[in-house]
Amino acid sequence: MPDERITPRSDDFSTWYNDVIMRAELADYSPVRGCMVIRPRGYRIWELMQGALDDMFKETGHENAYFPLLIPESFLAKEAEHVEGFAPQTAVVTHGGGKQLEEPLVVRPTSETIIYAMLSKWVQSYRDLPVLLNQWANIVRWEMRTRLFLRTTEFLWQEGHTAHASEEEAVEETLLILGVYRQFMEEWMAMPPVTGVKTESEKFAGAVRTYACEALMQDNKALQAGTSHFLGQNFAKAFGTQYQTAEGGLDYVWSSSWGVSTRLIGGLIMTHSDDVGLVCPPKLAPTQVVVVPIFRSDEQRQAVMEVGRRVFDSLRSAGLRAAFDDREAMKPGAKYYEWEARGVPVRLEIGPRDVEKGQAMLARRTGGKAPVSLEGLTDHVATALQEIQTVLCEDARDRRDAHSFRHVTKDQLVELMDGDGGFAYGGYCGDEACELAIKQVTKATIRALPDEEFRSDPAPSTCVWCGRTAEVEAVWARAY
RNA sequence: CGGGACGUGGCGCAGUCCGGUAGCGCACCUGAAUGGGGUUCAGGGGGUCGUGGGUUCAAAUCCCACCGUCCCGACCA
Repeated sequence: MPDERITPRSDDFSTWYNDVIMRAELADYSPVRGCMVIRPRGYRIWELMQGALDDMFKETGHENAYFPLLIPESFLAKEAEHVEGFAPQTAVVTHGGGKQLEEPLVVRPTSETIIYAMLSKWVQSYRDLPVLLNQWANIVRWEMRTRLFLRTTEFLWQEGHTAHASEEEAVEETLLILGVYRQFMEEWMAMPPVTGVKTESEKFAGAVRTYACEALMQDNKALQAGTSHFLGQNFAKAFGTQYQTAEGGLDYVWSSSWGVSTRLIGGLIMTHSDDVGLVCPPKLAPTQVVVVPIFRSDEQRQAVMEVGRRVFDSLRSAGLRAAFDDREAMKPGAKYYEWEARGVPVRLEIGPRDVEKGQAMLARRTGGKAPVSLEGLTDHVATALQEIQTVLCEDARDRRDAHSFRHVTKDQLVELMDGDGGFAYGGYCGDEACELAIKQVTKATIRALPDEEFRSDPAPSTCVWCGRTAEVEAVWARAY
């Protein structure tokens, strides 16, 4: 009886992770290796994420557009770092209409190239700027090893692409979106991330600087959950995206690009779920509350079903995503397990005794069960949902903080990464040799942002690895 | 591409060492009873034992080759 939450055993985290997905019926592997089928329950979570993010993007002035899936191979090659980074992992179309194509087409691994080819045409004057675009799309990256939601050959994402008249404005945009992502992860996903700047070797191929949100999963590994790139004028120069300034001169646009993907669903699972199955934050739960009627005799059946149906209707009218489990061939206990595996935050049990007393039993996915009055029931449910959302976020934040270590020494860093893992904070000289050495043990490095809540105080003065004077503070972690 | 494990009804597995009629659990179908945390009983359907070759009277089992999957690395969101 899961009155208390069970923390996944860390000895077999990937098996547990796959099991949660399968039991909650979120996704499955397709016959094509590395490709994922997102099932309706999983896709609904994505739709809810899309809805929330889209609202946030629109509030900040962005508009949706769509660019083609197929990109001429030569486009990719126009930006040197970009092609170096992405060419090895593209799928290429060589034939069309039964004939070999004159120029192969790559299936987009990201859309910067095709978008800048178009912006060159659309942007003439500083009056055309800024351009603030977002695209919801699927992309393909030929990865060596895949895992459901975390890394699949094809995946769904949103990619924002903006062009500005000044460097400051483009940087401001990059940071604005990083903040939007952070807010979304905290408020909707109940997954508080750490934000920072990626190192040279980990930044986006073609960017000047990559900012990232890293969240700590229940196995104490970090997951890169969202990235926002300051692209400088790299793509503008590669594609000749120029505009006439107010002063009459000619300049290249400054740009940013940013994205989050269906990987977020993987993060959601690894942040909250337990051995019973999925735990879904109420704001992103496809079903927020399920009503389970319980009865023995036929008279009981009628009364209970009637009340259950009425409760269900009132929940729906109140705008909650509710379900009424009136399957008669299934015993209540079996239903509980099923809805728990699916991550439904609140369950209302209604039996003859409850009908008599004018109440229902309200069980929380996070543990605990208590009677609530049918009077004002939707308010009770709404309150419970809010509390669950809050508790999940606080738990996740507490876990992150409990596994965050400041002012680590070299030995502590190595020990931490060999052992339980977590976020390690310390000084960093920025030297390439140090970065390479640290990457051997940590796999994820970001320079903490100045406003980072875990920032050491005072700032570290020496590099954790080499002991020389430190330039910045960094966060290290084992990562996915 | 390196290191490890595995391949047997839809799913999960036993059987392989020591060759002898293809098994179990879950799921599914039929019927009845049951119903406040995974119901019970009775009956039933469903398998080229990854593929090919070899040894043998006889191969899921032994030998060889190949294919595929998963996990750990290298690649990456």
